[in-house]
Amino acid sequence: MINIVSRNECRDDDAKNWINSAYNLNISLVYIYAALEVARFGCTLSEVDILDDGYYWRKYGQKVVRGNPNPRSYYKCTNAGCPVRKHVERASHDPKAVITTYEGKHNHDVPAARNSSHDMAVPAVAAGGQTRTKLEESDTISLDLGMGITSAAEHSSSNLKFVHTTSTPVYFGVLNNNSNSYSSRDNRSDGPSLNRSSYPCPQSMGRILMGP
DNA sequence: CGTATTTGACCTGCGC
DNA sequence: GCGCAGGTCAAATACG
Repeated sequence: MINIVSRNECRDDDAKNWINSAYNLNISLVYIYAALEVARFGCTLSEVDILDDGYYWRKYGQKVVRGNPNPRSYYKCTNAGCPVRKHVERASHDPKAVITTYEGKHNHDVPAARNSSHDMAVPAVAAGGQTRTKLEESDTISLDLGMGITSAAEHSSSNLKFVHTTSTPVYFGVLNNNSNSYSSRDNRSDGPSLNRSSYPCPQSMGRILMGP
């Protein structure tokens, strides 16, 4: 179910394929974690909280959630009628990691003005299948991969999480193919394994080096 | 002055 | 029923 691809193959298409595989397997909820570290970039402490995913977002709230001293920010897509929202927070265990959770699908195209080559990571599903994710090439990448499956019954049509460090997009994906409305509260029923306040990463992740 | 962000209050669901 | 936690609203504020 989970494909581990070589570094050079690890692009947006792969993320999309993972997701499609999940769909094909009729898995309600697939939890994929992959954290990439790029040594040569030095991983500065920083910086960018929000992935430039090509869409315009308006912040509508911020909240400190339990188990993470870093506040979670809430954004809505500014496009009229677009129901997509996203939550952005820094991982408590790694200030360099930013977790972005997308809810819903965009009912419009990526704004042209934002459609630049500087975009880092884009949620393939959240973008309504229009994936523009681009992983940067790197000589040394380590991949932390952990996964789990749950049988959540009612969730949004797309719910995808990303973790990214400063210069490297990474996937921390939660996906499910059931339709319906984003209900953050429903997500609670996913249990602690799904990155609620208690981050699953340290416990459940095996480290896989994806070097040459 | 218009728009985006901040932030405290409020609402809702869940567990005890 | 009550308290807690997470999510959203909306007035106030900042910024261009």
